[in-house]
Order: sequence, then structure tokens, then C-alpha cells
Amino acid sequence: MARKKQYIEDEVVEKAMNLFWKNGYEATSMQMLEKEMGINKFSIYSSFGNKHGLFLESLKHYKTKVSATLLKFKNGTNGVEDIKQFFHDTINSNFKVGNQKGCLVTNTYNEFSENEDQLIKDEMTSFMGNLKALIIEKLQMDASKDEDIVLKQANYLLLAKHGLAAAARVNTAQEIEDYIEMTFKNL
Amino acid sequence: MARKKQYIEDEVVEKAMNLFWKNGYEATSMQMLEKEMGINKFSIYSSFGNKHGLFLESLKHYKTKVSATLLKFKNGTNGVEDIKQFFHDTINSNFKVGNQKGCLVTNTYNEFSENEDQLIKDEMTSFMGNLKALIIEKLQMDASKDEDIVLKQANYLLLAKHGLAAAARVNTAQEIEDYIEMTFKNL
DNA sequence: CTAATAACTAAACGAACGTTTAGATAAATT
DNA sequence: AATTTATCTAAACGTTCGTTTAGTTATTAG
Repeated sequence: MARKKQYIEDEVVEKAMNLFWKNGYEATSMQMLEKEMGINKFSIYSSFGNKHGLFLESLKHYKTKVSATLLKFKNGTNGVEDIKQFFHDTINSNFKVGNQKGCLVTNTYNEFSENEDQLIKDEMTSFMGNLKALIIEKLQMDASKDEDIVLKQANYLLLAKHGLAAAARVNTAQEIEDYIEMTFKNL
Repeated sequence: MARKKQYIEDEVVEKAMNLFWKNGYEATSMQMLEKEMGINKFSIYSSFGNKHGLFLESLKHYKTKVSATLLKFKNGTNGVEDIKQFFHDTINSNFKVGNQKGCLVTNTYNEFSENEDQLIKDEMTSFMGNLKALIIEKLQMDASKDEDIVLKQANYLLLAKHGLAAAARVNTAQEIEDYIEMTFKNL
């Protein structure tokens, strides 16, 4: 037998993810990834196939990273209040990690909106679909809301979440807190 | 003397703008611009210096394009209702032009948020500053709002506008209408 | 200790990028 | 009509991109 990998795939994916998160897919070069991940191009390719594969792996890693927040949201029993808390949680965890990079999924959604990469689009659609289902579930906890209202409010919140994630790249924490506060006044 | 230009700069800038609007700055290549603008690289460079110069010119062109909407907004006398109308107007004019490309300024703001291009950033800051001032002006028409509320609501609306423009790239017209409706419910 | 082989380094690949240049074309002035 | 010269075409520039390959190093198993 021969030597083992000198790096842990999960660790270097984490670093790649942060770089993609900060700069987007296209603006992140293999050279930057090499430097950030601390391993050679050869190693990147043998572990992840190509840049695209590394990006997909980074998206998956991102998903597991936010799964704790998502699970907490799923298990909430306070309806609208859970959604609001979820908004806060996602923003806070994003601010904790690096700084002002919004949400990787939303960034990717925007960057690839005019692109034709089906694999990426599928990842995005599934993510958004999950989120919408959860939001609907929480809204339905309020029995006074009929189906139409629930759907309308779900669309509203989904778009607000999307906008929030985009805005989080450039706005201050205070502006974002204010925005969330105002957003939920309307429900 | 020699021959004159076979194209009108304003016309080819319009076409360049639409391409930048659709794809963003980096994802738009000189080759694509050549094809879309219908003139040769040489002509592009002799008219606009380089890709960056062409982009700045496209941003200026965009500004004059939306200036009518902005002027209507400025001249409004109905306070919050003017802001809401402005939201509708910007979305509608965007949908009219091409399709689902959001707002060029916001797209640029997002694409360049981690960039260090000061010229672009200045353009963005001035645009956003103008918009904020106008929103504050309209909010102040309601004498019952004190200064704190005005500022908070202005920040809220600016972020909502930003998010809306980002979301407009991927959402349907109906979803967007619903979102605007909800956004102004409590103002 | 030796042999085998996976993981490493570093150089090179073709393609595409933004940009420049050399030469052909055509319109305006004399 | 001849000459001038800006505008055009088209090819080439040097870089950087993502990707591949050849050759070296080091660790594990027998």
C-alpha cells in the first residue's frame, strides 16, 4: 500500500465553500482555491473531479452546515414566531462565519439564474421547495388563516428571505434586524 | 475628411447594457458584446476605451433610462403611495424591456460587493443615496411620523427595494405584486 | 528492508479572456 | 477623379482560465 491523503476532504471543502461563498463561482479561480484550501490542484481534481464538482460538494457542505438551523426551525411549535426566529438565526449564523456574504444558496441562485446548469438549478429548487413547505407548515399553525392567505404569505416570506439574503451582502446588522422586525409586522 | 461612424453610440450602448443586465459584468465577454452590438471589437474600443468603460457607459445609459420613472416618483405628492407606485413602476419597466433581469444597479451592487472597483462603487453609492433621500422625502409627507420612524421605515423600504430587485430575477410577476402589497401594509 | 503505489510537486496543455495591431475599405474634401 | 484619413475587418497579442500529465516523494504492506 501507499501513503494516505495528507488532508481531510471535509476540511478543505469547508475552505472552498467559504471562498465560493465570498466571491461566487466564476470569480473564484482554481489558483485561489489551491491557496485557500492549502492543497495542490492535482489533489483537488483527484478528490472532486473538477471545479464544478468541488462547487457541488461545497453546496452540500453548506446544506449540512445550516441543517441545524433548519432542524430547529422544523421542530418549532410557535408558528409565525418560528419563522421570524429562523430569519434571525440564518442571518446570525452568516454573520458569525465570515462577514457579509449573505446566503450561499441565494447567491448561487442569483449567479446561475441566467445559466443553464441543471444540476445546480436542481439543488436550488429543492432547497427553496423545502423552505417553502416549512414556512407553509408554520403558517398553518394559525387556524385563522385560510389557504389563500397562507400561500400568499408564504410567497411573501420566501421573497423577503431571498431579498434579505441578497441584502445581507451589503447591509449592516442593524438594518437587517429592522427589516425583519418590519417584515413580520405585516403578518 | 474620411468616412463617418456606421453606428450610433447610444444605440450600441443600449444593446451592451441589455447584455450586461442579463448576464452581469464578468459573464459578458467581448465576443458576446461584439455580436450583440453588431460592431467590431475595434469599434468598441475606439468608442469606449475598454470593457470597463463600456460598462460604465451602460450604467449611465441605464440611469437615463430609469430617470423618467425616478422623476415621476420625485414629483409625486402622495407620500407612501408614491413609493409603492415607484416600486410597481420599476418592476414593470424591467419586465417590459427584456425579462426577469431585476435591476441593473442592484445586480451590479451585488456582483461588485466584494470587488474593489471604486468607480463602480461610487456610481452605486450615489444611486442608492438619491433613492434613500427621495424615500425619506415622501415618508416625511406624513406629519405623524417622527424622525426615528422615518429613518427606520426608509431603511426598511430601501432593503425591500434591494431584495425585490434581486428577487425579480427569479420570481413571477404575481409573486412580486403580492410582495409589494404586503410590504406596504403597515406603513 | 524492499517493493509497490497513492499522493505529492510543478510544468505544460488548449481554450477563452480582454486588448492591440496591421492592412483593407470607403466616404468626405480638394 | 484623386487623395486623405477615419472606420472597418481580421488576425495576433500576452494572460489567465480550468484541466491534464510526467516525474518525484513518502508511506504502507509484505
